[in-house]
Amino acid sequence: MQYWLMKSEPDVFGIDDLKKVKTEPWDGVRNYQARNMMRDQMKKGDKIFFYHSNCDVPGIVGVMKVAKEAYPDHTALNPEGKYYDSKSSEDNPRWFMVDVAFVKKFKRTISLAELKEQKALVDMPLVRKGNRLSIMPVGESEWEYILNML
DNA sequence: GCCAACGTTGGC
DNA sequence: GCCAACGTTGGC
Repeated sequence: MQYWLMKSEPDVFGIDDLKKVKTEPWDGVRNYQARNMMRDQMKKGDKIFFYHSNCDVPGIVGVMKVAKEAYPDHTALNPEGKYYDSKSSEDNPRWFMVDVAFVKKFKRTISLAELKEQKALVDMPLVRKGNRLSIMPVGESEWEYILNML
């Protein structure tokens, strides 16, 4: 079992949206590092922190899990869509996605500011300056530590 | 293969 | 809205 963190802008798709729909294809990832993690490492049942970015209080808001392992992100094939990539094709898909399922929403947001204060978490890419990775692995000890902050 | 220009992310 | 950090693109 591995642990992850995935970012999303709540204005676009937040934890409440996921709670409503239960499962959701995590489409639109257009970063190779993030793609590789989804395609090569994420396994069904892996747990994921849901992180809200670009909002009033950025931070971790809940937990989800991998419901379906990586498959081609078809939004790359739609010329009308905002995730279109002309270099991707049906035969040779460039981008992949996983399906995620809602697990729980925390009673409160564990804010980025709070996470940054934790000495135990200084090695997390999340709290490092300039980090732009939208999907990142979380160590088991970090996972437990963060849950204990609730 | 280098690197400048440009676009995007995301905190503040 | 600003801007730092970083990834991607494209000329050479």
